[in-house]
Amino acid sequence: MKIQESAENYLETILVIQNRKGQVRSIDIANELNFSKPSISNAMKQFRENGYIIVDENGYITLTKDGHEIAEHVYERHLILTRFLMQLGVDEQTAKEDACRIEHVISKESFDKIKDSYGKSI
Amino acid sequence: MKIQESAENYLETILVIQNRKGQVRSIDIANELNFSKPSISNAMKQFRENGYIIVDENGYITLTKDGHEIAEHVYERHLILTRFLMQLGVDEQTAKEDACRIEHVISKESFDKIKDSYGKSI
DNA sequence: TCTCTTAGTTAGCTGAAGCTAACCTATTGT
DNA sequence: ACAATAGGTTAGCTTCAGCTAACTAAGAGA
Repeated sequence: MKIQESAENYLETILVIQNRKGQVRSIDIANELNFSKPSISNAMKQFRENGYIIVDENGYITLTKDGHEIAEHVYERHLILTRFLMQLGVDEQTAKEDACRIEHVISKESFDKIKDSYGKSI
Repeated sequence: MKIQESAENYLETILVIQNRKGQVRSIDIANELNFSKPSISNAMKQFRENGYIIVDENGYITLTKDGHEIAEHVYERHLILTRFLMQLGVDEQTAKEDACRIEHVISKESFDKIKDSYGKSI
């Protein structure tokens, strides 16, 4: 399975909800992202089949090692890009939204340079 | 017509080719972007119908005022984002590629702040 | 108990953005 | 003159990522 941009977002969202409330179901993801239940259901089916998540008999979702790796990777980018934009004076909400879109399209090289520059200018 | 991300890219490319060789046909855009002729043909049809370009009897393409406005807007973002990334130490090729993807998803606010920060740190 | 609500799934649709195959037309070269 | 090439178009396919409608199953409350 090639991880698409949308899939990265789903995995990241699972991680975020997990951290926030300790447990994650499909419906939580749907609410978080304002997507329909079937959209999430389809995505979770893919994730299950490709070993990115495990779903227990009550519908609670856990990231596997592979899933967690991707989720953390995306989440780190999200955080750093958000902070970076805020440091330039962008308001938090906009920074978060932009970070969420940029995190999927930026190269490792550019991200690393941004990360470096952020560290240096604190 | 709502301008999609891909349409922004096409308009920008028309502007770039125009500046570089003084004239633009569909085939030039196809070669520049490595897309098929029909993909460009379809896009140009849309642009014609929506008043973003004019095509003469020989197939030469000119941006209308509306088309030019969008193209310049995107191109400016492209340039500034490229320079910005290069200033952080990203190599030119990667900077250009990333800029091309980021230019379509970044908000005006974030872009303006990046533009400001670039000016200040020269 | 019986009904309502909640969560999830399945089937099938839509629109965006690319593609190939096949075609037309005009120009060019032998 | 005629074949080849170049540029453009049309038709129809594919994948991605969302959607609605309609269903099932489980649990909660009157």
